[in-house]
Amino acid sequence: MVRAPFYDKNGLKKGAWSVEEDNKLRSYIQRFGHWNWQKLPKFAGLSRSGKSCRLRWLNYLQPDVKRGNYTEEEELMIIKLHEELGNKWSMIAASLPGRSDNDIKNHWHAHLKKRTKKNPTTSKITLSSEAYLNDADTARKTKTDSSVSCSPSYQVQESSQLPLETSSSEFSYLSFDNAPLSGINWTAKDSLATLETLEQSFSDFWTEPFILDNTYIQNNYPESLADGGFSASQSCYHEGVDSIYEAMQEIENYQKINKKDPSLVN
DNA sequence: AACAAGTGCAACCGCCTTGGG
DNA sequence: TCCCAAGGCGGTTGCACTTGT
Repeated sequence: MVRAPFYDKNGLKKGAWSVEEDNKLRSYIQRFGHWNWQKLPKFAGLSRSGKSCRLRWLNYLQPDVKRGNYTEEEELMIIKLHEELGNKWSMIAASLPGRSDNDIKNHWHAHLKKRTKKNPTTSKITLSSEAYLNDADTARKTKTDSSVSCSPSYQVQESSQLPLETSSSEFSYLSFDNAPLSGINWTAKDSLATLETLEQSFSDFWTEPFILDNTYIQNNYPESLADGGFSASQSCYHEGVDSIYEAMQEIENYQKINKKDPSLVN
């Protein structure tokens, strides 16, 4: 079904992803978010390009991603949106929670294109779904970063489909660029946070310690690193991505040491 | 049973956009 | 204003699987 794995001239792995690679990428993003796709593979211990990691995450590993089994309603929505927007798959995907643009694109070429040719009136059927967004711009904004799940629709999905292993962490699906908004309750009902809420959230972000879930420590990283590097280190967070990068390097160094001699760690 | 053609979909490629210096 | 890096998008490809002959 997929391309056989191979290494290109730069030593980057291409082709099908192994279960081990999936696990590495998933667990890394769930812990740290995707603060930089280019650097992420290195820190996650993957011999993949950043683009490849991003694609794999968005199309396959995201916790709320749905696969196959398109409902009639979904198909009608795709047809209708395609009629309006053309091949703007990302915009179409923004109106279909849990569906990736790639998946929709494939489904279109495999099934719906033929169907619309056979029955061009299909798309005239009125859609009952309230989820349908007329405003394409709004739809796009909704998906600004589908992996982050700040959009109301994604939030709803997650609440019912979160894997157990990840439910313990508020931080799990947040990338750093969205972390400041994590205090906002992005529900479908009140996606329009009030100014006060926003202000409060930003205020909290700058004043509250950066908290990671306990899986970090459980994985035998030294508490001192976990605490000093992230949990209790406001300064680290304040200094932005550079500090995060440095912290990541610290972790990486630690991982190397840990691999060589696990007994060094308590 | 064997082969060919068709299908589905994960993944890659290259271009475009955006933001920062 | 220009340049560059990174992210994002749409088109295309490769290949396992299914179906037809």
